[in-house]
Amino acid sequence: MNKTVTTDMQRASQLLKLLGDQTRLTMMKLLQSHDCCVCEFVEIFKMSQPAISQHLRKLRDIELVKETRKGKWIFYSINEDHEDYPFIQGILGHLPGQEGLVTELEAQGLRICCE
Amino acid sequence: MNKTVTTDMQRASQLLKLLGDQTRLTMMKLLQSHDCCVCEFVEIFKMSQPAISQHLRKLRDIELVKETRKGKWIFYSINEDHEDYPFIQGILGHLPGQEGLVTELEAQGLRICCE
DNA sequence: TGCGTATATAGGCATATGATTATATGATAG
DNA sequence: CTATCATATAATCATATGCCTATATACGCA
Repeated sequence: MNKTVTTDMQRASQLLKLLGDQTRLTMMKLLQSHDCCVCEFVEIFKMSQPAISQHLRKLRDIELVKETRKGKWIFYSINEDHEDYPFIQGILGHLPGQEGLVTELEAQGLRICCE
Repeated sequence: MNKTVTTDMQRASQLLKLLGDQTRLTMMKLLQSHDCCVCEFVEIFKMSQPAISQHLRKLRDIELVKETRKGKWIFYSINEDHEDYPFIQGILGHLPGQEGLVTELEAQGLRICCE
């Protein structure tokens, strides 16, 4: 009963802690509109590739995101099947869109396009 | 425009970081149903009084909670006027009620009643 | 096969966090 | 005014976090 609404406090606080980092939060919001690969994040956040990888790992460890290889790149996307996705979605819904970051990338010709 | 929905990313991630701690998250959820004083939190969380004070301070610093003195005690309550309260409320709404913690306190006769 | 590119992991370091104990503050009751 | 009780702050410490550089892995392609 009440399956849709309840998350236990420990899980919830762990999720919030992960989202409580500007880089990861922005990643999640961004992933809601486009899948991205690691090197795109590196450009967007002006951060070393290992730093990006480590943020993604944390998101992946609790299965908030999943990865898909496309050619040379690994694309990350939101795992909409996550048990707590409605919770996450509620949070992300209050945030301003981050599409501008991708637009900027495109302007610099750095957007990765496969196939 | 879009005043209701948008919180900037930095503020949002700071809020989420604060809520990304089980003690503080539980405090906030609890405060939605009852105001509490510091000594009640000490009992509920089985934690030292300074530890509780410091958590409350963090919540107070960004004005998520406010304090009111009642006799010897200082009661904390949610600041529903906070600009981001709708955001917070959305989050807390997904969490299981924590009234049980207060019920337990009452059972032990430790609930503070003023006036 | 072997090279280059994309990503992941390891190790190290500076800073942040959350707890504790000791002490200070501040209101109330006598 | 003083003693007491509730709460806040300070100092300290162990652990967690987030970044970097160096290195490993893994796939794609000549």
